[in-house]
Amino acid sequence: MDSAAQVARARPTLRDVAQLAGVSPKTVSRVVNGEPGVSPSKAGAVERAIRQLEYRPNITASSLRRAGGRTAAIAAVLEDVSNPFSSALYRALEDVAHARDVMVFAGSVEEDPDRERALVRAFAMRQADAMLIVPASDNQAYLTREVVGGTPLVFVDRPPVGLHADAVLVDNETGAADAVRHLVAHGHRDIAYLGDLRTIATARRRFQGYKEALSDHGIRPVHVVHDLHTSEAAATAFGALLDGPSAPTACFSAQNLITIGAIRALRSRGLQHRVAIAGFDDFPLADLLEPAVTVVSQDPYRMGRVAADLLFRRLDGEDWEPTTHLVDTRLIVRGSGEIAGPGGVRSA
Amino acid sequence: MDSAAQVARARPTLRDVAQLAGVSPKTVSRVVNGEPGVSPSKAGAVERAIRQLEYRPNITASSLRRAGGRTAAIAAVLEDVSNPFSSALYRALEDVAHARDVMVFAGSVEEDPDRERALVRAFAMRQADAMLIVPASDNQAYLTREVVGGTPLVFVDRPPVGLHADAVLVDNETGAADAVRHLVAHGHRDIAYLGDLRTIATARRRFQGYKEALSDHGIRPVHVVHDLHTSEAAATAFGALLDGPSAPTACFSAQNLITIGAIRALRSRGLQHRVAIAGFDDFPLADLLEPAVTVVSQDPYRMGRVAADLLFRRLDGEDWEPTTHLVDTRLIVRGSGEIAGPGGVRSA
DNA sequence: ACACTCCTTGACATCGTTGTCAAACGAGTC
DNA sequence: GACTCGTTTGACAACGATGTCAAGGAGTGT
Repeated sequence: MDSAAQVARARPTLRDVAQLAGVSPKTVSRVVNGEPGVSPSKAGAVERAIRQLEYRPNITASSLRRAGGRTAAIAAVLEDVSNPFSSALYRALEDVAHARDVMVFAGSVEEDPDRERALVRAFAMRQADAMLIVPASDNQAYLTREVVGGTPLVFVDRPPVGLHADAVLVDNETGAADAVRHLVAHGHRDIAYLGDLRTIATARRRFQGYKEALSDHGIRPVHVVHDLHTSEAAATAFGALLDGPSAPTACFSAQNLITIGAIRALRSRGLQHRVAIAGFDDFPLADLLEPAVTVVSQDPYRMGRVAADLLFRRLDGEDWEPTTHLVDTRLIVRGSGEIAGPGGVRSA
Repeated sequence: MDSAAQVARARPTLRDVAQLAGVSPKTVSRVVNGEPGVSPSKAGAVERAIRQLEYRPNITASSLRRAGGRTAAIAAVLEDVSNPFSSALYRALEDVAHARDVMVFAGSVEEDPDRERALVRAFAMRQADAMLIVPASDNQAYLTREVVGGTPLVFVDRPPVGLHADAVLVDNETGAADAVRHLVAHGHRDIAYLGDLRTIATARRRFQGYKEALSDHGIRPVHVVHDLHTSEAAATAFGALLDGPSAPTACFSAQNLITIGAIRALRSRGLQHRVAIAGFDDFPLADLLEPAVTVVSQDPYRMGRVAADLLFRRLDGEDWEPTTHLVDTRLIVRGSGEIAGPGGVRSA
């Protein structure tokens, strides 16, 4: 094989570089990996050959032989990559990984525990260096195998069950209680609860926060709907409450898609300025709606950053007892949560 | 190494399975890959050993040795993985890939041509089987190398320049012209144009469509602003037009983030029911705004599906002259584009 | 000149798996 | 029994790159 043919080779290998530079493959490897112990003249010849051939290292081959077997790729097991929370997590992970020349894979679980397991397996078969997991399953003891194998894991949004692992969570109870207390402070006593699937840990905690805030004011929950998972379901369920014999004067919606559905139900009845609503989690354009929507907001980008930092610290060899990091929520007052209720406004 | 120690081994290899089953590694490989020519008794022993050891094939090792070197991973070079258009593309790619046990990597380019090239290189070093590219660069001739190397490519949203490759595009000119004609039909003559970076091919085409629609009615463009890339920039620029000596009665906004900025400018001046607006591309909750926003909508999920199908057909060995697929836009009438202009409503 | 030390270099095995090809075995036929 | 054919099996090299370790050369000191 002559020099012209080497130039034309679609995927030049490290051996091709070695041949062109007149050195051994190991010397090329030393240059590529920045190892000391290569003479300047040989290093120069290698670098010229790399440029001429446009050699690109093959990371899959390198990872197989290299100590530690790193693939420079990490994985995210997300709820649905196209929803804003998931895509913000993805972007945060990507930004931290990019600074370390690490790429990110992701897959969408759609609340299916079997899909979660299959994704973890698929990523492990591709030797992902670490994984961020938004779990759908109710027990993650099956992941012990990854932990034992040395793959760092971090759970986001929902805590791990049956496994000792790092987690980045939002204080769902406090956030929910804050929203409900805000509605109470604006005179509401009959505050409906619209919640997500009870199988989801975060939904259960938000319901807990709702109940606690009501209880603090001696209020009993009357209108409670669980297991809503889409905007459409929420619109239908809330519509039924609004059309019923004793409609609530306010609503705490425990998830942003559900908030959107509840708003549609209010608007379709012309009640958007009459019934107060506060939602858990923000969503794009909430401030442009009429009335603008009061929410308790979480910050998925920041959660993703915290999670990525944990993964990379573990990949860097740091070792510590698995810990849970709580990221604060923030009440954003915009209008929908301040519509006065029959009890009048009182100090929060 | 005895059987108990094998069970405890974090990453059992195909050799471990072979040893436990009492066969050669090649026989295990035959069973794992569904190759014929293994006796039922040996296949059974292999399957039992696989279950006992929880053996998972190592795809990086397999891809290195296997004919064709497939990694069962494809890559998406997107504008910003956290924006809805990009994340819908990703999700579409993922859904098609999932059916074929192929995983997806992505990276965000943020309109930076250098970042685009770096991402392509990073994916190639990881042996991505194929790539979907939303290009930021103004010339993609550098990708000839991937094409020659046999990696299928498909361009989405913006056509390839300097390279012959498949593309999935929206008919930006027709879509823009439709929106503008709609505004004209509602009596508007002074229709502002708010557009994205002129370096972006789709922005240029939408401007072309805007001009053509005006020209069809003998209207000259008066208020034209290019190179807006954020909501904030759009709000500022449109605000200046609205506050100026001769404000436009309507606006064609050529990108959804820009539409959102324009709406903020209108609302902050109480003009949202006075000045008509039609935007290019839909966004979540456009129908819940006041007035609800008239848009020309594209369908990124469908674009992603079409692109994924093309990639997988090429990966399956099909060969055809690179083609461009146009996905239609759709005018969605909601209110903001129907505010009457000084010329009265006339038939479209 | 000889011995010792340090630096550079390259031979060769390795990583986990698959492709190639030959050997062994069993069944059927003459 | 000898021969042929088909099936099963496994030895071994290969993939692209890195880890290990020994050899060779240059420089220094006695």
